[in-house]
Amino acid sequence: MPVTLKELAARAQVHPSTISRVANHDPKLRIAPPTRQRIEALLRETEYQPNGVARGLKLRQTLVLAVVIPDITNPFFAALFRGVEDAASPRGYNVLLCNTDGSPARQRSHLQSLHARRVDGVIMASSFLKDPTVRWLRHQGVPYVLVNRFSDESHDAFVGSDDLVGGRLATEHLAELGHRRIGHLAGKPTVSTGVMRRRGYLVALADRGIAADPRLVVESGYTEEGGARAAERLLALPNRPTGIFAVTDMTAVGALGVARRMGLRIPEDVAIVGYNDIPLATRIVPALTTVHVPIHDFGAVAARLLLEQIETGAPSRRRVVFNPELVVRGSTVSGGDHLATSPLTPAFATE
Amino acid sequence: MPVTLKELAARAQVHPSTISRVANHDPKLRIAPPTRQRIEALLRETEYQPNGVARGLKLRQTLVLAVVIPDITNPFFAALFRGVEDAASPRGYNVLLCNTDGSPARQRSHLQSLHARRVDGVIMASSFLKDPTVRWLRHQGVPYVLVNRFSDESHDAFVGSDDLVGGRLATEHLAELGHRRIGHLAGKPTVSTGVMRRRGYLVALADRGIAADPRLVVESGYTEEGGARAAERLLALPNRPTGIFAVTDMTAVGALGVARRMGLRIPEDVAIVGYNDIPLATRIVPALTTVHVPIHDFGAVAARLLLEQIETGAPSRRRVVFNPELVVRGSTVSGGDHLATSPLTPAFATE
DNA sequence: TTGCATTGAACAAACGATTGTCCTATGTTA
DNA sequence: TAACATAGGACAATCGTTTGTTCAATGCAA
Repeated sequence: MPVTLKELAARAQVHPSTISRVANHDPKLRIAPPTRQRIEALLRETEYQPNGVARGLKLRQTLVLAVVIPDITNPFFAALFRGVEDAASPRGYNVLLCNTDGSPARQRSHLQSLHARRVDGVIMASSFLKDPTVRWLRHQGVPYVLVNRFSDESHDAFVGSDDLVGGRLATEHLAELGHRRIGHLAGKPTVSTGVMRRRGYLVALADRGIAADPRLVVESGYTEEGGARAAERLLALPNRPTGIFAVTDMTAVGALGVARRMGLRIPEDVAIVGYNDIPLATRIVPALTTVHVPIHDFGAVAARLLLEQIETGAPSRRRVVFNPELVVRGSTVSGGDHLATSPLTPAFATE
Repeated sequence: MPVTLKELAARAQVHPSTISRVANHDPKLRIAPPTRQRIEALLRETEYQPNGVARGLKLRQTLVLAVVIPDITNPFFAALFRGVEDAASPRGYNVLLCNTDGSPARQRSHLQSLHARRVDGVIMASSFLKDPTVRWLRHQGVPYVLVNRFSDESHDAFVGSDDLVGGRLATEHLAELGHRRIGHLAGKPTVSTGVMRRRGYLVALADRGIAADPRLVVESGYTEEGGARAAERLLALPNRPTGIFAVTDMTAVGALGVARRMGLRIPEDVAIVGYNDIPLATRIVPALTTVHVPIHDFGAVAARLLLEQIETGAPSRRRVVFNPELVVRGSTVSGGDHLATSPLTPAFATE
């Protein structure tokens, strides 16, 4: 239905290639001024836009990126996606969004589909430590960047935060507040954020001379429901923890709800720390003490790394690691909610 | 880099068209069993996947849809998107996501880009009452469905809720609670949800014999910040309202924050009703009384309407309108938070 | 007037796949 | 044995662009 080069060529009485060259402002095109006028007028009149599919076939680039995440409904990934689009859109790229719900099978099928469509690159925020699909991407030569979670292949471009440091910050904060029994709603052992934050938690305990109690670490996954279930187990313990470090804000929110339903006061009876500092963290009551990371920048920087790879044509192994920062709010310090909207010092990146 | 038909043809000593037919399970293909075996083995061995771009060019379908929204960071649109993807993905479609931030210019440029890429259809959740880009889509023959907001063209497929009824439900609820001064944080006059919900608000007031006070209606837009600013004006009034109907949950959340900062108790000093029932509504304190609409279904149904258009090749004018339902929670009824997680009766659809 | 550079555009070959048509061996029937 | 149907694939056009190459006409210098 839309106008094609051939049709325009017929109307302008020239060859399609000539129209193409005019439309693309070919610098080394020699053309008679009247002819150029005629063609340019026609282009404007018809609002000609080259068929992106044909163009993609010929040029071998689709100007489409893809973002693969567990679930856009999670505010963390929504912010991440905005970062990607904000960086990619001005450069002429459109962005596909794929939700995996954490299922490796869905991830794999999405990636195959994306590759078949010849997307120019993939930003993956749902990778596992051992992840065949990451290897597959690499093997297929698809440009990609991992975000937030890294993978065992130390071969890939990555942007995220130092989760070990973040886990330590969160746990040390609780320790400094005097907590001795500190629980951890842990991520999965198959995911880098899970193992690193847990490791940070253990390191912090060791540093403070607090004996690690295995019963205080409960795997929660990354959803609110998971957080709620895990928190129930933790808080039902005979000698329950007085402080909890949750692997993400969403799990912290789940835990907070459970604590409230159990009639526990926060932070007096149980203090809770999250991770990521999603917008929701300051909207709940009490506001959530959490480890701040620049989510939007995760996406934006990932997009830039990806475009860099695409433009140079060479896979990159650059790692951009942001320093996480603790943000203290009412879920650990009573009356701390006045800090909820305090300005944050910007996190800074280390190459 | 990936294998092509031509390469496979060379390896199998047959013509590319033969491979294509085998790969596509052409039913009226006559082929010698040994040849078929050979080709099928090759296909499996190489994990051949046809180049989607070339396929798209030839077949004139890209198997890509696009969703155009103001901002994915808003939980309403995140849930909507999930609905779309959940319906489209099993049918082999991938989905592009475009954020407009409510800017007509960005909307226009996104749509042009999408059309140039020959997406198979567009789901638009950011349309205005008078919207040239909707007309343009129509004129270009691009299959599309409007979601949540309708447009003046009564020519287009639409799925959403009955905003007039919803606005009435919200306002009547406040009136029944005894409120006489009921404020409205209004949407924009350029957006259908804005005018319809405001109209519902006015109808409800009239029904109850409450005189409408123009000063009690303040335009807030649809963001949390807008809601906060508008609520500040409303609550600073000499004779401030005791009840507020906010055009969306996000603006209600903004208003709630402001009220709290002003030291007002909710719902005792001011009761607040939102619209949409986003997940956030039950996570804040007090939980938000709101008008429930099936957000995920909005997306899923829109996707189905769109695919229907694509498959039949004919534009549709079907309108699916869900009945909104009031959900009472703590922001209007003290102690109402126990209702926060109460099961909802399912909304039902009317053609 | 011949020879040679330029100009201004047309030609044509891709990019990969799909699909209607055509061709050549067989095998079958009369 | 001649005529013919059928099986098994090859051919070729097409989708809409891009881009290297070719080519005729014009201009200028010798």
